[in-house]
Amino acid sequence: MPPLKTRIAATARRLFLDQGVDGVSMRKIAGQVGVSATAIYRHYRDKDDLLDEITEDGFSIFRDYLTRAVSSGRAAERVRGLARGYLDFALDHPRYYDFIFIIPRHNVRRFPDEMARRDDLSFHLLVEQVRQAMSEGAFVAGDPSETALTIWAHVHGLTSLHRAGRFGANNDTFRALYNRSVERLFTGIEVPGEVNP
Amino acid sequence: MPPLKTRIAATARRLFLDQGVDGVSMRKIAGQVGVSATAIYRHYRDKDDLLDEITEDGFSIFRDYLTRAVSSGRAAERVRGLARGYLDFALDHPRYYDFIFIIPRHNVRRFPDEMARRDDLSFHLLVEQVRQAMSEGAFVAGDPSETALTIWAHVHGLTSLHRAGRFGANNDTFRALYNRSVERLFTGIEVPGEVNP
DNA sequence: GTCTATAGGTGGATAGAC
DNA sequence: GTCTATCCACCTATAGAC
Repeated sequence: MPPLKTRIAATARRLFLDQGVDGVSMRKIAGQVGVSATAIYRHYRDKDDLLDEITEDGFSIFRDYLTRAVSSGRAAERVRGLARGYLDFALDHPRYYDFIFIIPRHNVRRFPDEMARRDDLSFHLLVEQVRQAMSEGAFVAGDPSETALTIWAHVHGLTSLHRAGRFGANNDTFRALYNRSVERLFTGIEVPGEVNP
Repeated sequence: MPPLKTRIAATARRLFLDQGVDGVSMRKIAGQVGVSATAIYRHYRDKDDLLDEITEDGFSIFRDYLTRAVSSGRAAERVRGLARGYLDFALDHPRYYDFIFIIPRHNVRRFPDEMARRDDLSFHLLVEQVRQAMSEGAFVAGDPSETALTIWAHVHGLTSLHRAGRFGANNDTFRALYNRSVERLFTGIEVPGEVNP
């Protein structure tokens, strides 16, 4: 039998994955572990302390998805890979996605300074691929973190609408829609105008 | 003194605007109106019935913003106007914005069929401007509702990130960022490639 | 470290008297 | 129509015994 703290954490995570963050309560955890609710407080200062672990799990999985997605090809292809990785994470781990990206949190990192820091691997990764794509001449020149923000906002907008049920329950249908929308972002929706004086 | 139902509705709305939807409870409303909590049930079937009114208020204000924003110029300009109107609504009425677009709701309209219906004025308005812009040759030809979705997802992504505190509290800074990002969506972020066989 | 007992709080909703 | 009295279902967290 693993230590109690481990069992508490595992039970909290299972409750979270089954029912979302609102389904996590000290009483439920205690009931399923088979101890009294107060016993948890010997191992965690309070509920936030417990949820922080879940948050870290989520970010860790998210980073894995992005890191894997960025492996190959030219910079522009790697950016497309990151967009796919973002979606894959959301479809494979919807509870974590909701918790990290939709449900309001305290202490969010702010654009651009706090997010461009080297230790925020996820956004930093995107910015660096965008910078690379710009220097290869594949992307329109500009501020890499602003263009990265545009991409991030776009994939976040699409994905959060999907999570809100706007596209029905079929993930494959949504994936195709998502990819087409990302391509439209890449190529633009407006026909380039005549050069007007 | 207005009828009790009117006072209940007004108090509920004020609580909602002050504290968000979580700040609305039957007890609080009753306390502020000066009646018992149970009295409310003579006028509203249950709490959802009350919140439906607030939802309707929000949509009504939202429609006003879009209708006003779409008035003038060529179709592409009107689409830009709609993007601005969306942002203006979110900045002027953040509680309604959160309630309508971020907090999960039941019975959302789905893309594309339910949303393209003539009576969903807001999305329909956008689709029609996009269709017009395409037929003027200003927008890249395609399915108008898909391009409209791309625009909607983009402005929603940016705005919901702002509402989550990702850009700090300064609305003017965000507005400038938002406009630049929308322009990048219009023109595309990728340099048009050589025509490859 | 874990327990019982308890404090102290939120909330929605109903029965039946007036 | 409105009240009081209640029921019910939750929740976080602490004190102090063992």
